[in-house]
Amino acid sequence: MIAIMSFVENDLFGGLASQKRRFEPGGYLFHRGDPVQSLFRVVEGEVQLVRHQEAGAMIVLQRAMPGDVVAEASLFAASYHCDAVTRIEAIVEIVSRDAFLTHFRHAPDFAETWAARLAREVQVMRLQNEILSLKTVRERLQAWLAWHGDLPAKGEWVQLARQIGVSPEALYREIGKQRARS
Amino acid sequence: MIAIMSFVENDLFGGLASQKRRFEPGGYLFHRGDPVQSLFRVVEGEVQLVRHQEAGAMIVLQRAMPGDVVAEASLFAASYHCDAVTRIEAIVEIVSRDAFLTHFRHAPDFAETWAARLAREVQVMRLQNEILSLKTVRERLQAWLAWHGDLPAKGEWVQLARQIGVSPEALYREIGKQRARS
DNA sequence: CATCCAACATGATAGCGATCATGTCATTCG
DNA sequence: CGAATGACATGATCGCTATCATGTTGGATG
Repeated sequence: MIAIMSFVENDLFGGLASQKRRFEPGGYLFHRGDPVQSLFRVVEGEVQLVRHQEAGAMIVLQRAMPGDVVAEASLFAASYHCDAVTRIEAIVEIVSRDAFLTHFRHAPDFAETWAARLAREVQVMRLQNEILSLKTVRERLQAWLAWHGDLPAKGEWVQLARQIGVSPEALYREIGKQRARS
Repeated sequence: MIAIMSFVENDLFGGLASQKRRFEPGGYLFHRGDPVQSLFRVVEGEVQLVRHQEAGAMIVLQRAMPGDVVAEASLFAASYHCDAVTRIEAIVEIVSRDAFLTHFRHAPDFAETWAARLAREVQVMRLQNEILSLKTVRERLQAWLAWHGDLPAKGEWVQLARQIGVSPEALYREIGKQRARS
């Protein structure tokens, strides 16, 4: 059981019929090449979108956390371009792709909400990108602060470190240095 | 004059009336706090979305290149959350926000195309993010190849290096090493 | 053909952060 | 209340990449 209850909005799919399904660690939501018939959203746990390569190597394309939709772009594709696998036990909400598209085309409000959601996601990703393009911990922390305003409460620094792609130790040191400066 | 003609699709705005405007280096498309009345797309040059901070520091939120829409998320906001400034001379296509939204709500095809575009952008950004989260040049190049398949033609390696957040020299070395291995 | 320029290529050095180690502190739990 | 746990904190070492330097190559140009 996860102590922190995640706040996952319920009306994301505009009241469309949906079912929930539980996946064991290592379970597949879909495989590369499968025809796209459903749209998935993570309710609990984590789903990774991965692409395997010949040499056994693989890359992660998305880490979908609670509330995230898995592979939004697949909505407009005939088949999947990668695999979706659960690293840990996960609960996933599933809606029909056809039902979704029909609703999208007949309910402008819903279409607008969906587009706004995507646009916000793009925005967040772009910021994340720019932060990760910076070289030093100092620059990355500074950039993060420029957008978010203040340091999060203690207890969330580890997550912040992971988010800006830095080891917790490096982040502690940087915070310590800035404290010393002021 | 830029030698490489950029292929910028014309129907992105679904045939809506638009005007083109030229901005000098350092010119502002809009400022933080301005009411959102237009939607911008870069035709030539580069537009940066930036956020200034008290200490004179600033972060770049987006580098819009030819073909890119500037601040898609602003469509659904009342006012801008950051500044848009041209680093070099730029030509920008401008459409009315109201006209765009009206068209979006009355033409499902257009809405779907727009959503698909956003979804693809999210997909690309996520990949970019995962690549930048990797630590070594080797891993980053490997991840890039896993998605794109092959190395680009010579002459584009510098851009690849910039894209994966690595110095050109480091990329040359890594490519050289892989050549040696095979 | 001589010149020029950008990209490719590689060596040497130095800086920065990952990692490991060690310790403190606050909170939780038996 | 003592033990256990996870986050905060900081020191030491090492590896990787940025940077600077120095060539080399190939295509464009007059």
